[in-house]
Amino acid sequence: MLKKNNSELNPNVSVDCVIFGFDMENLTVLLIDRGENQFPGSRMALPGNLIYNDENLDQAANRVLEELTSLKDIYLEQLGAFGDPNRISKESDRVWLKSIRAEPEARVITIAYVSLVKISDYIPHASSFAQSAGWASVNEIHELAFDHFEILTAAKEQLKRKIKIQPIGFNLLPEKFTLSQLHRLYESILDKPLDKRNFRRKVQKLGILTNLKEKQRGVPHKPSELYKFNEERYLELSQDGFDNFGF
Amino acid sequence: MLKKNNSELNPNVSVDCVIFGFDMENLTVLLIDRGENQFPGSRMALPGNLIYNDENLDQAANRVLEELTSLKDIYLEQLGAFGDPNRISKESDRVWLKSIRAEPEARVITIAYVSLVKISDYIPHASSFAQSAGWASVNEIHELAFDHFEILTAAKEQLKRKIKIQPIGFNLLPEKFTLSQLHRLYESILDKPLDKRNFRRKVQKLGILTNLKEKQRGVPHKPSELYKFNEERYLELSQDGFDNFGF
DNA sequence: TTTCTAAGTGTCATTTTTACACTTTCAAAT
DNA sequence: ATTTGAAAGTGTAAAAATGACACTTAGAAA
Repeated sequence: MLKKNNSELNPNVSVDCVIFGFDMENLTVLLIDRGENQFPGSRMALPGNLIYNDENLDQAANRVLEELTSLKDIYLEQLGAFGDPNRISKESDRVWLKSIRAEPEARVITIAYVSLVKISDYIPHASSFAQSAGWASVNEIHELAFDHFEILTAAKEQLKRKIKIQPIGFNLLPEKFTLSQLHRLYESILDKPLDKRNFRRKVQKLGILTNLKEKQRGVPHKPSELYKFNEERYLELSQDGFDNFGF
Repeated sequence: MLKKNNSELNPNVSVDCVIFGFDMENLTVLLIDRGENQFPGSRMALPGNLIYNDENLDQAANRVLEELTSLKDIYLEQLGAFGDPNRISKESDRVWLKSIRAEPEARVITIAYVSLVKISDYIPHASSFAQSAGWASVNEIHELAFDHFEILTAAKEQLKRKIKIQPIGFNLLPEKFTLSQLHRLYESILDKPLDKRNFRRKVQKLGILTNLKEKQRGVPHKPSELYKFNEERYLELSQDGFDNFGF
């Protein structure tokens, strides 16, 4: 009977992280670059790696994310498991795995995690096998390593569903933000235009916003009022959810 | 470089199935009984087992479900991964694993699947290590093997969320059903009373029901009209979802 | 024929949704 | 100083959806 050393890497299970950001124009996602010797289209990958046997999945996701991008203390939520036996079928991926894995041919199931962060709060620095790490507009991504494009697509869909029942959009904005920025964020996540006045009415009714009585400065048009969100009400809605943010 | 035989069992990854049914009174779930020599509270378990390296996760869930309960060709949807390193901490579970697994101490991550079935369409027959298989009311379950109670709880919550945006409830009812049965089903899933008239109005507006112009027979009260659901409209709503079934 | 049981039905007041266009404020350019 | 460009901000009316609420009906059994 084999007694495993439990701080070994588990060759069969990995985690991958879909970290969304918002650059005030577009929804973005954090990718690592595996370097020049990859095929151009699949150089980029979600940050991810094998788990250790003595850590739980959430811990693994946080560890791996920090190791590859230096981002730490981020709330990650599980998206699901991806485990097609052919997920490692691209030749470029197989070559790459040989260079970093002890068992490059092993069947790997990956557990995907999703998070939303304020771009300005975290500056990604690549390390480990990531040659660089940075934000890419999700709409401009058409290919990724392994099955990461499929994972990203699932993450986008989950985000669309969630934003209608939880106030998660706020995690992507800086402390102080304008209603127009929030509006643009919702439009880019839901990928459709939303009526300005109706959007504002709905958001205001959630009671989640505090008007800072402070204006934007230096913009070449009527300056916007700045808002922050009301933490108490935010937590309340995060837990209870709401049924009525359906556009 | 170890080349794995890919039709081997993977010692680190399992699937577990949460199969919901409805007995016209309560929401039920399909459990297997691991037999008398287990501690009473945790004799019962969700049907689940290790995956093979050459099957994908969906296939594995279907195979395992059929092997343990004889149910086949069921649409299973992934719930998520459960992988606490301590999920095998109950002594009774460890003892049991020694009797059925080649590597009983291995770290196992399980991928949970959920399905909704018409109880009348499937008659579970236990096999493999399941000594029996049958339906139990979800409200009467307070303990299960491993982390299966936690998985069941997550499945119930997902079901509550989903039933508001997809017409899934119909999968649990027989071909012909009454509006009262549908009403009771929704109440038992959402776990709260719903106004009869408002419920009927909403369901009718979905346009998913076809009145069969046929009445219940032999009931000691006014017989109900029977309905089936309109497959075309059902598929439409399954894909598109709806925002407005919020009670 | 009476009794029991669940089925089935409508309205009104309130809230929510949708569609839609003009005025305001600032910076920059002239 | 005035004009221009650009996004911010604001209200209303019609239509639809929601929530609360109580009595009549059809059949089986006694």
